[in-house]
Amino acid sequence: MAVKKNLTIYDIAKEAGVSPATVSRVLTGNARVSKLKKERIEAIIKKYDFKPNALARGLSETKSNVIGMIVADIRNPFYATVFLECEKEASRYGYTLMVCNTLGDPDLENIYLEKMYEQRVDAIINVGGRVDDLVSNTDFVDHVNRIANVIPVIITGKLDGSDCYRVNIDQMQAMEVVMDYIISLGHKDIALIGGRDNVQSTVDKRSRYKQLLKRYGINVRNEYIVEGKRYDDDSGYECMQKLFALEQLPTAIIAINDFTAAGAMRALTERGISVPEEISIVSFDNTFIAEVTSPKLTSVSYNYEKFGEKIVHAALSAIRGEDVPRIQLIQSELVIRGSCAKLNKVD
Amino acid sequence: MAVKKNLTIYDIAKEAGVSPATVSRVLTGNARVSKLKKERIEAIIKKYDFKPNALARGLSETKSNVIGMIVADIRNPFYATVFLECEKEASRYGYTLMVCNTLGDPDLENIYLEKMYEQRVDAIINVGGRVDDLVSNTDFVDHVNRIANVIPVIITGKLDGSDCYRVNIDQMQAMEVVMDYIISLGHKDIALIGGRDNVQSTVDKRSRYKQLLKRYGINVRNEYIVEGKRYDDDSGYECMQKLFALEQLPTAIIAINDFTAAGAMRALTERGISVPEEISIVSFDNTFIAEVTSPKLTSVSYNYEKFGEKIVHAALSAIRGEDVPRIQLIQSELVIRGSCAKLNKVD
DNA sequence: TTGAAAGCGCTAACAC
DNA sequence: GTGTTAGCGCTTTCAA
Repeated sequence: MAVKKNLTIYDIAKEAGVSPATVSRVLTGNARVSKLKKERIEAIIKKYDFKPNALARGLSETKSNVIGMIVADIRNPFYATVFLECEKEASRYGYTLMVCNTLGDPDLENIYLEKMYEQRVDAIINVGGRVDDLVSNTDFVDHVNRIANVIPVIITGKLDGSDCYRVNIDQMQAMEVVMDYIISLGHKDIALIGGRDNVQSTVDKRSRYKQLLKRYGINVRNEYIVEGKRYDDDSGYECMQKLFALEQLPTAIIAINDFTAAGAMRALTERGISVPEEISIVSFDNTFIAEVTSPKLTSVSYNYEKFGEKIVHAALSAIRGEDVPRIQLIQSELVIRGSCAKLNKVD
Repeated sequence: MAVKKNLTIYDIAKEAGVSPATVSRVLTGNARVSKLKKERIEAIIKKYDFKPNALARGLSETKSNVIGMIVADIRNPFYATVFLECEKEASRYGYTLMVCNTLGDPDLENIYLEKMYEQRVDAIINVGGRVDDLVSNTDFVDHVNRIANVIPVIITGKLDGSDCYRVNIDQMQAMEVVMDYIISLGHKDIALIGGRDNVQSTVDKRSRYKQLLKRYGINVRNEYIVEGKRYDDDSGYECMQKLFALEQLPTAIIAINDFTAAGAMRALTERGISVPEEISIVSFDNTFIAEVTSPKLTSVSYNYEKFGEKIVHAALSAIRGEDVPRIQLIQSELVIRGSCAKLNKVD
C-alpha cells in the first residue's frame, strides 16, 4: 500500500470507527484496548503503512527520543567507532543518534550545542573537542552548564567545573598495558611520540609513561618524549625525524595513536629501517588504521562496545532522572599484531 | 543567564507585554514587527537564551529541517567524507543531517527508512547498501518508492524502477583517469584487483578497464581481473595471492579502493617486492588510507565537496518542489603520490 | 502592526 | 474499555 501524505491517527480512527485516543493507545501500547478494536486498528495501520509523526509525539511527550552527539571529526575512525557503538546501543532503546562535526572549530561546538537544544534532544554526548583540553575553557564550561541544566550532557573528556557526566578511557591503565608488553619484550630504549601537551589524555599518558619507566628502573630520557603537531600521520612522520636526529635511536616506539604510528612507519620505511625487526612500534586506539599498515600495528583497543554502552547508559539513566556516576572509566587491552618484536640481544 | 526549563514563546510574550504571535514573528522574521517591540522581544530572548522548540516548529510547519542520511558504515572514510561534506552544505541552509548506519544489514535499511519517515525528515539520502547492487532488490525498490512518494530520496547508486534522484560518481571517467596515467607511465601488464561482480560501480569500472585496454591495443588478460571478497584490506591481500600464483606478475595494479590497495601493499611488502620500484599501485577513493600507507598511495579523488553539494542541492530542490535532474555525475581527478613509477624498461 | 484563534498530530488525564 | 478534551509550543491566517 502506498504511504499517503499526511495520514494521521484521525484518519485511522475514522476508518476504524474509533476515537483517535484509542488509536494512540494501540500505538503506544500503554493502555488496554479491546482485542477486536485493536486488531481492526492494527490492520488499518498496516494497510496504509501508517507511521505516527515523531514530531507530534515528541511535542506531546516533551521528549524527542533522539540523543545528540557532538563529535570532532567523524572521518577519524576513533570517533566513527565510538559513534557507531553508541548508535547501536541507543537504537536498542528506541533512540536515534544525531551527530554533528565540529572539525576543531570552537564556534561550531557552541552552535551545535544550541542546535541540539533547539531540537530538544533528550541528551547530548560530546566526544572530542574542547572536552579534551588540559585546561577547560571557562566560557565553554558556562555554556555547557547552561545546557546541562536542562539536558544531560555526557562527555568523554573533562570539563572542569561542569555538571557533565564523564565516561573516560583509563589512560593510565592503557599506558600500563603498552609498557608492560614492550618491556616484556626486552626493550629499554622506549620513545613516546606524538600528542600535544595541552591535551589531557596525552598528558596522562606521558606522566604514566615516566612513572612506569621509573618503576622498571629505566632512566627517563626527555628527548624520547616527542611532541606532535597534530594527531595525524604527518605528525608521526615529523616526530620520527626528531628521533633520527638523536645519536641513539630507541628500539621501541609508542605512538600516541594509530595515525601517528602510521606516519612513523612511513618514516622508518623510507630510511630502510624495518619494523619490527629493527624497531618495534605500538600505538593507541586500535582503529582500522592498525590493519592497513605493513606490518599491521599492535595497538591498544579501548573496548569500544563497552565504551558506547556506558556512554549511552549514562545518557539514558540521566534522562530518566536516575542516579548516574559522575565519572566512569573504560579499560583497555592490547591487540597484538605484527609491529613489535623481542629486542635483539646483539647490541 | 541560565536556560530555564521549558521556556516558551508565551513566557517571552508575557514578559514583553505582547502576544505570542508577535514573538513568533520576530523569531521567524517573515512578518514586520515594530522596531520597539522587536527590540524588547529580542532583549528578552537573549536574556533567557531562549531557543524555540524545533519539534513544535516542525509540527506547525510540517517540516522538520532535518535531512536523513542512511549510510552503510560511517567508519569507512569514504562514507564519512561524503557525510561530512553533506553536513557542511546542509548546515549552510539551516538543515541538520541525521545519519544511520546499516552495516550491510538489509533489514536495517528498511528499519531506518521507516525511522526517518517517522521523524518526518524533509529528505532522505541513501549512500551505500542496496543502492550499490548490480541488480536492484525489488522489495527494497517498492519500499523506497513508497517513501519517495512522500519524501524526496537521493541515492548515490541506482535503484531500477525507483523515483529516486541519483548523484553518481562517473565510474567510467574515473577509470579513464587511472588508466591514462598508468599507461602513460609505460605499463602494459595492468591488473585490476578487488570488488565484486554484483556491485554496479565495480562492474562499470571493469568494463571500462577492458574497453580502455583495447583502445590502447593491449590484450585483456582475464586472470588480471581479480574478484575480491569484500572491499577491505584483507580482500586486497587475498587478491594479491591470486596474482602471485600466476606465472607473470603485472607491473601495475589498480585497486578498487584504498583499502584493497593497502592490503595489496602489505602482501607485496611481505614478499619483498617494493612499491613503486617493482610494482606500481593506484586506487580509487582517495581517503586518508591513501596517506597512511608507505609509500603514500596515488588515488582517484572524487571531489567530495562537489559530491556533497550536489547531493544536498538535489535534496533541497526536491524539498522545494523544484525540478531536479534525475541523475547527476561527479567527475574525478587523480591525486598523485608515491605508489606509481615509470615502467622499468629493463625487462 | 498586532492579537485572537485555529491548526500541526500526538498523548494522557478525566469522565463515563 | 473508550471517547472527550486539553494540552505540547510553534506558525499563520484572519480581523481589527
